[in-house]
Amino acid sequence: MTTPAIEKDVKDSKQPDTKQKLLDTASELIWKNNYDTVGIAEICKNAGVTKGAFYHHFTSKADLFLTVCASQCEDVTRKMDDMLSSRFTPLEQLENVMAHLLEKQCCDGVVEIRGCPLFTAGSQGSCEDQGIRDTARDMSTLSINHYTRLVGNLAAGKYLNHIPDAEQTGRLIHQFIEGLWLHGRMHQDLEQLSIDLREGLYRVLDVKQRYRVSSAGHDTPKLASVR
Amino acid sequence: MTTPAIEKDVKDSKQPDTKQKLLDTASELIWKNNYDTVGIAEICKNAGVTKGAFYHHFTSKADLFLTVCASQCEDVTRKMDDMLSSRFTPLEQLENVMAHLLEKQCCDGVVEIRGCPLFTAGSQGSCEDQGIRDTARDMSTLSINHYTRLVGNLAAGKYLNHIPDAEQTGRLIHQFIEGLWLHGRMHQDLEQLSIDLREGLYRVLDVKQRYRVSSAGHDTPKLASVR
DNA sequence: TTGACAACATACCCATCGGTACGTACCATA
DNA sequence: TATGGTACGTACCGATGGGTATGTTGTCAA
Repeated sequence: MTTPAIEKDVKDSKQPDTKQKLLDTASELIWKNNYDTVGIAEICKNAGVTKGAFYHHFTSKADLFLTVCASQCEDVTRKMDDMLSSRFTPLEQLENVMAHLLEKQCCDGVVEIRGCPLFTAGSQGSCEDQGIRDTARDMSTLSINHYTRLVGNLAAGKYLNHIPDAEQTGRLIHQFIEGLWLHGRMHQDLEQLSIDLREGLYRVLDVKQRYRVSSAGHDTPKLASVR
Repeated sequence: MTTPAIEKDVKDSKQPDTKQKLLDTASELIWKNNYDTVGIAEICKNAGVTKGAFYHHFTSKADLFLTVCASQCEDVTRKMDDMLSSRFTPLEQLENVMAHLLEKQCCDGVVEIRGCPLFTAGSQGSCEDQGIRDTARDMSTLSINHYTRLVGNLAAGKYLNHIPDAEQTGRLIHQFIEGLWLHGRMHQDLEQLSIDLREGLYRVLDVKQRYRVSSAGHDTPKLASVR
């Protein structure tokens, strides 16, 4: 384990450079738009590479998308595991999720509501490719599972008025958030998005009144710092 | 004003025939998919006309879409005015809306969850064309206005636990329904869609418990017949 | 009868799409 | 030094997109 360390460094800095850049760029672009509208040429141009490089690393556009999705799933699951860990109270977990959802909506200082950070894949439902649609469905299911966990934690902590069907509630949350982001992307009003997110979640979850926090004022309540 | 009556009949039966067929077909196709994915050739083929006919009646694809949207807006507004009229109690109005939302999701006997009957335009947000996006935004605003009216009626009738911000609540309903339909289109489970719709609306609206109806059993509760 | 115009149909244009063929620079190993 | 594989770059392909140019037909007023 003396030279391999260096060899690995060389590998990390050379081989995955282009591929990773393509993945990042694709993720960014597909996030803001969707699978259909984003073209390979556009991805390559933004990544600063050519088509030859692209098709050296990926067999097709679908291959790229699936790779991006897999990576996204890992990231989100890791992030969620962290945010929903027992280190936090269920209420803090809820705040974590809200903060994370709003976190990445400003880039370069300017407000720009892009895709939902936790699986924007729903917008890909219109795609013709069956494989893409299947993956999008799987991602939405995964997303719902995460939300379901949060619901379970909140219910166990007696933060909710009624004992909910956790899975259904998780589904409702997922649906609401997807619709919220769809709306947010159209109207580009981060403050309203923030307020609606909090209010909507409170209502769908039916959080007890005394645990609710007014949304006025603190747009991105960084109650707990997750990193 | 003697012959004009006949002349108008002739006009109605001849002139708008092709144009109307194009509008109907486009509405149907865009409903199931979206502005970007549906092509003019596809629309023409399904309508049984040629491109020449298309560009005789419409100046561009965007022109067609805008015309379809205008027509949709009129239809929905008329329908909503009917469903939310004082002939019905607010609770019946809510049932009307739910029933209408679910009504058109089965065609030819087979279940097929398509676009949201009340403005599926949200899915068009990814489009590049500024005019299209503006129209989609206007439609979502109109949709929210309708829901806001419903919220106001329910609040006035003391059916809700808390006096809500009607406009915000209308917005939350719109967002939830859009997300619900996005999810429904992916999973094609009408029964779950129906259950989630009812439960979600109850929660977002915060309907008093005694006015809630179990969703088990009656999928499309035709409480009031609107026609 | 004739001109004019609406209502189409046919053929075509060009840009873009995802994808491929092929050439090349670079490196490691034999 | 020769060889082979990796990692690209360049040029191109067929299909499809929205859109256009031009021909044809029917109708109706003059």
